[in-house]
Amino acid sequence: MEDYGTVKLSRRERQIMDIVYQRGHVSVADVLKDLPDPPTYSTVRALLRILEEKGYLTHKKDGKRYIYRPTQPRHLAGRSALKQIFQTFFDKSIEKTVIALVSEVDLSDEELDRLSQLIEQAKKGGTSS
Amino acid sequence: MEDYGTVKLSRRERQIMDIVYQRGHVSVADVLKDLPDPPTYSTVRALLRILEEKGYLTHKKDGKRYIYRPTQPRHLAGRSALKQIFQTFFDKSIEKTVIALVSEVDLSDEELDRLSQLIEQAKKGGTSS
DNA sequence: TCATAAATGCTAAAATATTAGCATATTACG
DNA sequence: CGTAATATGCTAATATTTTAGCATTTATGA
Repeated sequence: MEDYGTVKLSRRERQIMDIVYQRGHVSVADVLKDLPDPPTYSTVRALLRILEEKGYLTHKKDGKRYIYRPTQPRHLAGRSALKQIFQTFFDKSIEKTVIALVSEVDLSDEELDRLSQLIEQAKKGGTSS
Repeated sequence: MEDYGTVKLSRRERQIMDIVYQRGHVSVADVLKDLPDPPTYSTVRALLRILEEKGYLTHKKDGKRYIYRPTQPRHLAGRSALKQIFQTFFDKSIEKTVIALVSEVDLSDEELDRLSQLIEQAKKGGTSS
């Protein structure tokens, strides 16, 4: 599956994919609720259909509605989105990216401890140097 | 300045903004080199002009060429891009995001040490809990 | 069952984005 | 100088995206 962040998808299509990944799965009404400058119901349906044609979504029936889900698992899509950001804005530096992340919110001591543990684990398990 | 990740910008416009942030500043030829499925020179010029009209870029002359730069500083654009990712794919969890980041590349012990220090500093300096 | 509400299927119009091309300006250099 | 090479300015054609609207289907419950 192609990275949807930068290539292939139009503005509305991307907005919709973001909503789908945020919610996990969506109905037409859900998307309509979350879209900025929301268009009509018809429009959203058309876009979801197109995204399915392109292979980014699947749907199944739930009663009389369709429920749409991403075809690519969230964590994979997240990874490639993250990679994109980190290459574009942070000189491919994990450190710079983490700095930006932790300065984004105030973390509790507990959260910081868990992060430390995380890094310790990486030290043990890592394959490099 | 509006977040350019999800709203307002078309596919090509976003691709170009990514290139601008990666390179810091660009000529038309630079953009042309980096664009996937590159269009013509004319096209790139038009898009850069439009991005400038919309307020995302400025240009100045360098000899006979124009050099374009983003109006919003890179670190700010990066922060909001990161925020977007982290909300969309990682349940607004810094931890999950950092996990994804460190699993993206193999970090050296040295880098891991620096990250540990980073977190220690956050522990001392943080305002929460 | 049958009427109603709420969904989808489809098609084509409207709006926007993308592109090409010709005219003009600017630099470099013999 | 003056000519070639390499830029930009502008405008209009083309392609794609986005949208609306009408026809049809499906579930629901009186």
